[in-house]
Amino acid sequence: MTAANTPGVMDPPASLRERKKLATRRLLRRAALDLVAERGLANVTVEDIAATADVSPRTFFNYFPSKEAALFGGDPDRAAVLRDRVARQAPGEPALDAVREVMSDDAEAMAAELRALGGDPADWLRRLKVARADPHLRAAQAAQMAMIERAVAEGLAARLGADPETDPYPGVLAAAAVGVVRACMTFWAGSGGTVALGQLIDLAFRALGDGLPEHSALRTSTGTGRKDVHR
Amino acid sequence: MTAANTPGVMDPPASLRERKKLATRRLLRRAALDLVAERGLANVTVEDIAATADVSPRTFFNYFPSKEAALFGGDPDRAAVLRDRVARQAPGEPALDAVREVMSDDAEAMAAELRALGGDPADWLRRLKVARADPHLRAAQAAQMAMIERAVAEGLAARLGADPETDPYPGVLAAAAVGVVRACMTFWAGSGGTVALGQLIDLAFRALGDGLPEHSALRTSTGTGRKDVHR
DNA sequence: ATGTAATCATGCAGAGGATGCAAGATTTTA
DNA sequence: TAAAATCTTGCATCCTCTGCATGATTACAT
Repeated sequence: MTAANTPGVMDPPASLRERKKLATRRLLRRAALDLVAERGLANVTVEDIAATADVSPRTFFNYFPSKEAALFGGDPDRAAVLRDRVARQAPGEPALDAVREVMSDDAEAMAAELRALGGDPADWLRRLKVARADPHLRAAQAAQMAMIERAVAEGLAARLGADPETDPYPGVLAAAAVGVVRACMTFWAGSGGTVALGQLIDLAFRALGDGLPEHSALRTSTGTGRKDVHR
Repeated sequence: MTAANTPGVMDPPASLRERKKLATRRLLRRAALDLVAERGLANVTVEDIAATADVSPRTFFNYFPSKEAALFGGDPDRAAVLRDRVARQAPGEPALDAVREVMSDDAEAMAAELRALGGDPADWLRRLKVARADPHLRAAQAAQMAMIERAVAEGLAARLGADPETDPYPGVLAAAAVGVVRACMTFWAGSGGTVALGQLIDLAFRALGDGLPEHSALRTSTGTGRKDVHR
């Protein structure tokens, strides 16, 4: 897969205005991650984030609808892209495989976005590990994922030709898949980025497809221990 | 299973103070459900809810930490109970079965709590169906479920003797299971309570255990169509 | 190059969510 | 019945988030 058709990896915009917008967007996100990592979400105000990024507090809300969105939120139209990809990815293949491919790409795109912020990604992840226990943070991430889950559910419904109103299957499948991805990302962040996220997600989806075997489902597959997930 | 050891179904407290507290708690919850159902979450303030329940706005926050908690929040110690039950339920059985039993009971307890509010539960569910599309509401429910998912993950880790820091499996299993239950509850609420929630959850877990078959996993099992889920 | 249109940053005002504190009312207990 | 514990309430306060107007910046067409 080349960079041209890799979703989430966007080429630098030619326009000056677009470049500036992307710059302040990353400044704000970086500021938010930095401050939350060292103080915790509750002790960081939007005013703090804006001041660190050298913009007015009002401008912050021109870029993110909420404080939490600066931490977790991706592109505004991310949901629509996911829905369409889930609906059309690899027609003929099992739905679970299609979702796995799309979500795996999406997770990698997220990691790439983090990498684009400039500093050492592992550095943030290590510091965020402290704040990770905050229930409010967990709730915020879950809320963000709810949007994605809805998009995936709609995409699945379209793919399977099902009516979400009368058929619970698309919703159930989407919930399981997105939940698994989120758990993998949480584990990945908790490990400080020392595990291969894509590989972990693949293993988790294999476990899903195999019926969630009793324990050690994420260890076997290739070798003996769970080291096959670590780099 | 008798009422004595059925969690979530608590006997009426003897104390006058406890009875009053439970009464206003239900009054507040009912008021919140009523108002949100007819106006939408964005057009209902805490002041409105408090006024409808005939208490001061400040008192509302003595019962619920947030507006959304009045809609979805259960007992404050619900998470701890779930964690312990998941850890100890049916030792020897597969973890997925244990989670299914615990979550099924929990869902039924939630439905029972709704029934205890006094009016017709199907009535609220029918009206809530309109508000169900609100992204903010979905996010709030996901945030609530994040707490439960964490509790289930901890219970699973204890049950399987796994370390959540180095083993992603408990988190992944909990995310899939809780996500599936939430999807079932959403579908159940969307149907206006016209489907058997416990049966739907059982079917969904069977699909999980069978590896999420390609479509129609929630139809087969017993008969031909998906009618076996409807009452 | 210059004027015009589109877009963006900012300040201001304001509604609403949420918490801490203290005083008064109610229930429990001795 | 008095004291202790607990609950309700009002008040002050901080924070999140939105709408609106204004000036600044960028884009575009002539």
